[in-house]
Amino acid sequence: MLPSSTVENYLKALYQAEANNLDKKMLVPMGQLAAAVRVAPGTATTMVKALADSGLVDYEPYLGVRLSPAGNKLAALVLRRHRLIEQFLVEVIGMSWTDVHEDAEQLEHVVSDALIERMDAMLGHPSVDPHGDPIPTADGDIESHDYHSLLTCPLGKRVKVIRVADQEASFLRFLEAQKLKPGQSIKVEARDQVADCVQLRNGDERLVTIGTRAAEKLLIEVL
Amino acid sequence: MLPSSTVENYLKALYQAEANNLDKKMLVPMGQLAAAVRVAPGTATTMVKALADSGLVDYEPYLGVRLSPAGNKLAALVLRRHRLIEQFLVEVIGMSWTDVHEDAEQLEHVVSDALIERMDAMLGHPSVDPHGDPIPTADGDIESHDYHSLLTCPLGKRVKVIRVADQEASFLRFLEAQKLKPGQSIKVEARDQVADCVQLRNGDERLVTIGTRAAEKLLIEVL
DNA sequence: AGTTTAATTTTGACAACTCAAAATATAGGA
DNA sequence: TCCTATATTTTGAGTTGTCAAAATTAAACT
Repeated sequence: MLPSSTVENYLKALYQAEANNLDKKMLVPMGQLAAAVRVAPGTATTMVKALADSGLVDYEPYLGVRLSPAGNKLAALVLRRHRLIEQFLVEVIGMSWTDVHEDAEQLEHVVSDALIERMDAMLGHPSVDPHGDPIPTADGDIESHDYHSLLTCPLGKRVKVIRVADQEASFLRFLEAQKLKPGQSIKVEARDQVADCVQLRNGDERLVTIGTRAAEKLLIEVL
Repeated sequence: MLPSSTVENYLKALYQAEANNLDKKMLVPMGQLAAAVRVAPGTATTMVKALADSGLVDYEPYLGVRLSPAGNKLAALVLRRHRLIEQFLVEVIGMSWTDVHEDAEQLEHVVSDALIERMDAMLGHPSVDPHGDPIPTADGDIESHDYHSLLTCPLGKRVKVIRVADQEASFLRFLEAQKLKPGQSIKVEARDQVADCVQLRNGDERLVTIGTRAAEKLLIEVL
């Protein structure tokens, strides 16, 4: 019984929710999962019980869910397909990195192993996708660095944008226009807690101000 | 309401069944449709009634079904996606033309218009796929030649394989091994009604014998 | 501790597809 | 024409995934 697209989406959402919770081994609350897969709360409960019966998740009623080792591996493979496809759509097909997510979202559930490995080879076994998200191996292993975000990095130092933790096209287009996309070398000039924003010099040394919610999504490496 | 994969598959099966029936405007019997989509007869009846309600087919109880103009266009677009994908998998990804069908079968239901048009452009707007099947335009128009098959073409004349009307991998691999794939220049030496087979010189001038069922699937052009 | 609030689970229902098997219609042969 | 074989349709039921709204539980706040 290979997992349906639906199951794959639940597992993927769980994987990503767990990745955000710095505290590993933490349970993901039902409501959060339901929101992530865009489904009514009761629907998520029903599905999670089925996933638990299949051994893909550990479910603690009223507390939340967590991927089992089996579920974790499956989720990593879905993510592998998703990210390789994104990289492929950008590098081979020539689509914009800002638009590639939706297509990958569909394709990830139907590409065969043969096809995905062929893409991987064509791309030279890339380690990250166009947003800087790491690509799991075919065994489901993933290399996870701990990056600073624009909220936690040192002020005044040159840093490089490594990864964008958001897939929304309009946000990505904003980053592109403001010269803040992955690879760009930038600098944080100031943070203002009260004004809830961050001031920085973009890749063109131009001054740009963005809110903290947005700044949090830009992961960087100090140069 | 964009059509589900299921609906697309029914329409595609109908399209191909109608294409085989030389007599245009002929009804496709339920049993044939059910077999094509690999479903119990009753299931096809139910589905066809729904398709008729959506105006995609004309349904005559006990007699059969036929695509409506709307259904025909939709089916042609599914076929367009399928065939462009096959061509892409062979030309860009480097997969074998013998293996490409299964992947295309899945991908055809999920690729976006933007992606398919990008592929089309990359491929230089091809008119046929790797099996020689014609690729409908984005408007759903299709160019249909009337080819001879190895059963109807003149004996002893040089002919070129143009198209293979079968997608089964093992058959395609056989053609490849016997130098009978599209593009190959061959010659029919003799036909034997009683023995139910056809003798021919393949692309290497070697003598090859195939059954009439197989010969019928090889469409050719007299040189 | 007692009570309001928020999250979660249950319940009953529905939509899309599917099947097996019973009922029915059509077509072909005596 | 009648009867039988074959194809088609109906019927009753199951699966997967979904929702809205009621019932319940846990959390939070006096």
